[in-house]
Amino acid sequence: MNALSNIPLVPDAGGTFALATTLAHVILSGYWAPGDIFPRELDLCRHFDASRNRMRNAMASLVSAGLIERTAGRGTVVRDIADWHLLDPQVSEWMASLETPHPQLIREVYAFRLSVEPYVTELAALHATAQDLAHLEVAFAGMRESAVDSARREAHADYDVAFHQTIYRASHNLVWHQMGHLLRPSIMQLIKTSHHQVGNLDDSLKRHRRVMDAIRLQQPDAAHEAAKQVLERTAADLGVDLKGRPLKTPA
Amino acid sequence: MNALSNIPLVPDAGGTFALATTLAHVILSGYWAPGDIFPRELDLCRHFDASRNRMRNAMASLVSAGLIERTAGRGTVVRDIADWHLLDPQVSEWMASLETPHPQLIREVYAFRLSVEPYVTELAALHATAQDLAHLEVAFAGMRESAVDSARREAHADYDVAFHQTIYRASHNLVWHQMGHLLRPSIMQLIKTSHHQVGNLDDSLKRHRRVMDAIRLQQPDAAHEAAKQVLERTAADLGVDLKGRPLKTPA
DNA sequence: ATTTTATATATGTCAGACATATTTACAAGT
DNA sequence: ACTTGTAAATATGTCTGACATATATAAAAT
Repeated sequence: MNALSNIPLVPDAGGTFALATTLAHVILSGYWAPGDIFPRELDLCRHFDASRNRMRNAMASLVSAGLIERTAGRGTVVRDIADWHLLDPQVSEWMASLETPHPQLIREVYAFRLSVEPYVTELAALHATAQDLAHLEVAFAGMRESAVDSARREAHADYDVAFHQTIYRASHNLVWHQMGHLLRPSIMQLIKTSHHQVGNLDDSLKRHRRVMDAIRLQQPDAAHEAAKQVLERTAADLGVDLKGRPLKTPA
Repeated sequence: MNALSNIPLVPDAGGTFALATTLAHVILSGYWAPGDIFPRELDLCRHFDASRNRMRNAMASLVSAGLIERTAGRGTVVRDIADWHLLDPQVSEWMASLETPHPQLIREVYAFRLSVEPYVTELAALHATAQDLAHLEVAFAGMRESAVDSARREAHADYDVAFHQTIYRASHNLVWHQMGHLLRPSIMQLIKTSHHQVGNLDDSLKRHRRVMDAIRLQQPDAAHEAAKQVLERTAADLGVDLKGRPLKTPA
């Protein structure tokens, strides 16, 4: 009975990729607490039937994600949550594909979205190009079409992510653009927890449309308000309480 | 005369680290345009007198930073600026240690700070603990002491970074906390471009003190305004024009 | 002209040996 | 006792050469 016995063994992990994902999931779900020492390289190699090379590559990506820390001679330890690179697209990817991430992570990421996304939507209303609007409409159409049958929840979520990412991109600021990666985890979490009822979806669509229209009409204040209402609805579905003061530009 | 002839050769690059930094600097400074094909692994190995192993590790960190893309058989290409992971601490580190980064990067990062930092300072005023305040005071004292002689500009910049990072940390949200890494590049750029005159520094210190006091007194609105004034002063020193609407919470 | 096949190119992976950093234990010296 | 020095054990870092796989290019067959 060692530290590895409860870790799922991936039979044919294709490439370094899946290997890193498996390890990341173990950490992100909180199986290993920060400060815990990691199993040794060679033990992990045996456990996953991987060459030392692949294992090292996998662990290297965990290092660059801030999840672990390695020092020659000492070993590998899990870093504190505060050090995890939550804004690294790779970490977002891992979180999105995780069934049950740290509740704290979901909460804090969503709190962050709540405070900034109305503002980003303002920026989009000010700077969106015709192409941005086209992308927005494609994503919205996809959301509407995939809303009817519940078999396409995956597709619906993808369109949802695309819709919001387009807004971040439409700010036409590189930093906000990068931050769009953060959206996938919380939206994916949404479809896993809440059972989208048709009535709710209809309401959600209406709110999204209001956001899109405000951006098209270049009305930042309306865009801010509309985005806020989308987020409040989502927060309700997720069971997150929004106590913080939201973010708003002066008149 | 090949693509490598103008790249600085690092005589004794200690470890994969320096190697990756050198390559990253070449890209971040815009020497290789996005879409350009990278030299081959083996050529790079010869040029830097590095083993294939170290070179691959170095390039792997560029990949995880979103700077390059590699595909077996095709080669390595530089990715578009929009794909660079500007929120990756490693990228910030590279940018901070770069003499002359892309002007666009500096501009967009600073525009981002201008829009969010007053809000983050509000959060700090609402949530800062006694420990946060202590850190803030240490950083401020360091700034003040290192302001007198111009030989300690490096130290002054470090305290400056620490001051602002403490504010992000004091928001007590993991995402904002991570974003603190973004501060170093723009602050480092500041001491490289503007020649801090003593009078200016004195004014800057006064503004920082106002921020600190507002946080201590738990006055979010005052904190917002004070932070804005710090940023406006810095923007003037940097030569950045602030046309965008800043970010503010409703009353 | 299209498809197939061969070949060159570049990155990905493997395996084994060796190098280096850290800790621990033990022993000697004061 | 306390320090200091040395040696061994442990774990990660690096080197080397060979081979695997994916992509593009060009030639050959239909």
